[in-house]
Amino acid sequence: MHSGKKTTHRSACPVSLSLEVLGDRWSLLIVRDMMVRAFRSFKQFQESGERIATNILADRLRKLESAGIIVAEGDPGDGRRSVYRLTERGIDLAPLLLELLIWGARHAAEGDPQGPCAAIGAMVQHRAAVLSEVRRRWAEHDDRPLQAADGRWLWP
Amino acid sequence: MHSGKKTTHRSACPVSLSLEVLGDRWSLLIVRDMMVRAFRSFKQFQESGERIATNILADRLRKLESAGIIVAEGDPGDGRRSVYRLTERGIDLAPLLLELLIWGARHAAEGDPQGPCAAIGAMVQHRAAVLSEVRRRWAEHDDRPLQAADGRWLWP
DNA sequence: CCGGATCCGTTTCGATACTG
DNA sequence: CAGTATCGAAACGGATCCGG
Repeated sequence: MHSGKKTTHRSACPVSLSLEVLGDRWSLLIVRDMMVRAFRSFKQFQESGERIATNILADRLRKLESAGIIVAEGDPGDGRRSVYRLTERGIDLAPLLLELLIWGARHAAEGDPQGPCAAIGAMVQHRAAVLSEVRRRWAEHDDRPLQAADGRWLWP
Repeated sequence: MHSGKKTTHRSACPVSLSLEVLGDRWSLLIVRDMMVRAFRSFKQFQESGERIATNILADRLRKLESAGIIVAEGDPGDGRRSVYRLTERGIDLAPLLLELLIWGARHAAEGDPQGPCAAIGAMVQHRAAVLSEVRRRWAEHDDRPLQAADGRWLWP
């Protein structure tokens, strides 16, 4: 160090990864469930995926909202509030999620040497198509999940 | 649920995000510093970036190694120093890191409305070029950082 | 000096119970 | 059903200590 600079915050722009919001175990999982499985309610997040505690879930939803990634709207017609939706900033996480998914599928082939998911090839090939499909559904408020009930991808 | 399946583990393959390794605040930061800034030693990680505690750093390095993302080699010629390197699995994280970087640069434009980083446009346009450059350097054991000393990207 | 390991106070997480 | 309150457990951060 050639100066006594304190560097109270983190480094400047160029290599910042903005993990203060996403660098935890649950946030990206929530975003994924909203994007891919069209989850909208507190209970859906709570039951699906991997048993997140309710207080942590509430905290993450709050943090994601204050980060501008999701919005919480009151459900019209049902006073008991809860409809969470992705903002444009949240939808912009789609490429990141897709890459994370591809990486995990490629390298977590434990006990399945010939292909962990069998859909990974399609995902890699159709990156752009998948992302534009996600965007289209989001723009049209299409609330159908991208994933079928049996757990297989509907993507091309 | 049409069956009483317990789902003891997490869901099956299709939407798994493998955040058990990467879903924390430091791991991706370490990988980024190895990939972009060509960091190799314990001390480099410790001093640069955002003051990670030594015990946490040691723990993350161990976990990244046991996840097959990095390897720790003893420095030949200097017994006391160990050298960390990305494996192929670690280099495969490059697309993910790039997307994370792009997202952060695009949406963390706090107080800089006209362009947070000014290099983001180039990054988006040259995704493929950046990734192939990273791969080329890794294959040739090129240990120069991708980032210049003044903090600006060297990427095309 | 460098790469850790260990101890300790503080923060966060996770499970469950509880409330509007 | 959507959260909040509580409490033990785990993770974190800082400092110090140790082997090479």
